[in-house]
Amino acid sequence: MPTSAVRRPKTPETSSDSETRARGDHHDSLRLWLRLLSCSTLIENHIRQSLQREFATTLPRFDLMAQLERCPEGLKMGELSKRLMVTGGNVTGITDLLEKEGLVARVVDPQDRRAFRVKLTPGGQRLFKKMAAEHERWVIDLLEGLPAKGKQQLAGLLNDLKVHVRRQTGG
Amino acid sequence: MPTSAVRRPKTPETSSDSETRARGDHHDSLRLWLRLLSCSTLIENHIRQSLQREFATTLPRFDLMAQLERCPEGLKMGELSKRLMVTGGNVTGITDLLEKEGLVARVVDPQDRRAFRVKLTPGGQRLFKKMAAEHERWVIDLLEGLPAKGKQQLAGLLNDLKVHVRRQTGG
DNA sequence: CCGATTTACTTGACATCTAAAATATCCCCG
DNA sequence: CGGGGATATTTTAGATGTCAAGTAAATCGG
Repeated sequence: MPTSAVRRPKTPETSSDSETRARGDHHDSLRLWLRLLSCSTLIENHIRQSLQREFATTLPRFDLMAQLERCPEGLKMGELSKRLMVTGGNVTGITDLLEKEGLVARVVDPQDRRAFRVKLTPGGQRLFKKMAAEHERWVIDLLEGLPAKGKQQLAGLLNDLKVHVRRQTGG
Repeated sequence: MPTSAVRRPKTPETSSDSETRARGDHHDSLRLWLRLLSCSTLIENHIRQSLQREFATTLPRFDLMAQLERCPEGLKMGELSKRLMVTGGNVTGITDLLEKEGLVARVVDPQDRRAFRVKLTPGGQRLFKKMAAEHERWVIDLLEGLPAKGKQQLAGLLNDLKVHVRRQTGG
């Protein structure tokens, strides 16, 4: 970092009175959000179709199982709701279906009779392992060909964004 | 660009046989997707709640109207489906509701009696203008405080990603 | 001109999702 | 102990989403 010299940017900020800078920044924010949403929707649709085609299942079911796989001791409904960023009622419905299919089980929590601990059944674990491997491949293949540096940069910036938005919305 | 000297990176790539590099890149891809989805969901939920609170409406309705506002001559159902990246049946349902509320109108296409041209009604235009201004403010406020340079960089990288994914999935 | 195919949209069955109200249990404080 | 608020989950109503099948009009090939 320079210790004494006056900063003389080599590329002067073109016409940067505070108003145009603000307007530009505002425009950037909106564009950023729209692009983020586009990318997310495109990838999500691709993965959803793959899950449907290969495993006759859906993204929310997969996501719920993915959370459980990382917590062999099980997760409470509310914890799932927070992690999946969906409402509790929604978690109830998906859990019901997965339970009917024998992939997860509700285990009563002896400490708190209001709560359950939702766990993957052995069958659920087996199935999830297969799906997760395929899922990873779909994502890798989809992003194949993008420069590795760009991906790392993007992941870093998205992390900043996530932290910022969580703070901003009280997460 | 160096013309003769052997490149001696100051920060050597740590343990970069092709296998670990590939694994790292794969890990990057998955992480990238998960972060992208997180950010998208966080922001989407925030905007959805704001729309509900301030205008008693929903994101899909807003999105559909936003597409129409940019096309005063109207859009066909199929065109809306493509732009919103949802199925045709879905567009039918949302259009039905907006039509019932008097915000959009189906106009028969004289060239093609199978097709409609969906347009904003004057009332729809008026309402949308108000909602769009608020919507923009929500996004701006949400991203306020992030470095402008980061936003621009992020928007650029997301554009690359969008183009790449569209190509990859045949868009 | 006519049958086959394609295109534009709707419908129906069902899965996701939200917001809000209802239930049931926990926990604290008097 | 016993009420009252907080917490964990479900339920309900309604909107959004997919997929697959259905309808109707356009288009193509003979």
